Amino acid sequence: MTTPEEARPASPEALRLNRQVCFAMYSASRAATAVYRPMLEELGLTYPQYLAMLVLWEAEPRSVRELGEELGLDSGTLSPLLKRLEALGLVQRRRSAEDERRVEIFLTDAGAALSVRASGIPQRLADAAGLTAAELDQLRETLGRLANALHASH
Amino acid sequence: MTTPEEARPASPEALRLNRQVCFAMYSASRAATAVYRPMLEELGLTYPQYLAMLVLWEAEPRSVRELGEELGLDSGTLSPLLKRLEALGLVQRRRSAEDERRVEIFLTDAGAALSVRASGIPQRLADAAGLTAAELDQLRETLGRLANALHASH
DNA sequence: CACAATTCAATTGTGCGCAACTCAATTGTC
DNA sequence: GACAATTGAGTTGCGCACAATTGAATTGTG
Repeated sequence: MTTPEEARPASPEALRLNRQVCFAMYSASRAATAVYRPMLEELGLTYPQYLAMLVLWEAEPRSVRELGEELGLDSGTLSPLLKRLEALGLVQRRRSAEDERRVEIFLTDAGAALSVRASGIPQRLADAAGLTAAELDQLRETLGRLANALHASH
Repeated sequence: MTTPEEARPASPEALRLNRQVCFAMYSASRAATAVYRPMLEELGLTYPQYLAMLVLWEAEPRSVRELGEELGLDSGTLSPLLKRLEALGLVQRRRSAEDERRVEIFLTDAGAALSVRASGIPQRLADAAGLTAAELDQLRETLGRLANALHASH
């Protein structure tokens, strides 16, 4: 079924896990959300829910489509997520009067107020990151260019 | 319920989505797996399944625990994933004789052979990334340090 | 040896992500 | 104004991630 380990050629260098940038992103991203988790738990939010709230704290109301464009998520992900935020009393979903296809997402008072409690979180993450501000800036810039190139490639 | 947009203070700079490195990682990581998806579809694999195969192509057999350490995944994720790989005929799961708690994952001939078809994928990703080799190297190194620091922080 | 503590894999339950699809509302074209 | 095409949101189904739990096997300690 399988040949002895010594008898097979070694895995090509390109296929070595620790050489792959994509695994480094996948892994670091999960590590970051793991650090977020206990902080967000105090707010009753998951990381994707926190991201949606970040967008709404910048400007509201936003339609599901607009949220989707900001976050790169589709309605299949956002519809149930926003329903959960509504069940938490943080947002309100309302059909647009001008275009009845659209559903506008409004912050409730509780949802708007939550930004105060969330305001310390980014700094706590930056502290846990163990990188200099310059390194974080450069990382963000490189990741942004990478994401753009990857999106453009298909 | 909500005050008019103009009447509320602007979202603090720290809470702006596009300033957050974590969102850049989350976003770029999903963009990368989106580029992987059609390539891996030809192999019948998802991205996490591909990662598990990468580890096994380096050395096998590996226990579920060893795979979990390499990938940073627990048995709750790996057990069903490995069952799907077994259903695809790519691996075989077998209780260890020395330690009956352990389940050893062996490559089948088909699983070992698949590495040949997978060997071109990393280069295709690197091409789509639009970054220089030096930038990719540095990105991988920075992400590695970041993940280590984040893991250490809790 | 006894037996408490630990380890390992599996299972259950929840919440993404995303493809594929449905359905209603709107827009474009004649 | 008719009607085909498009758009926006929702649903279903599948595969992760991850917390929490279970149960069997092993290890450590007296």
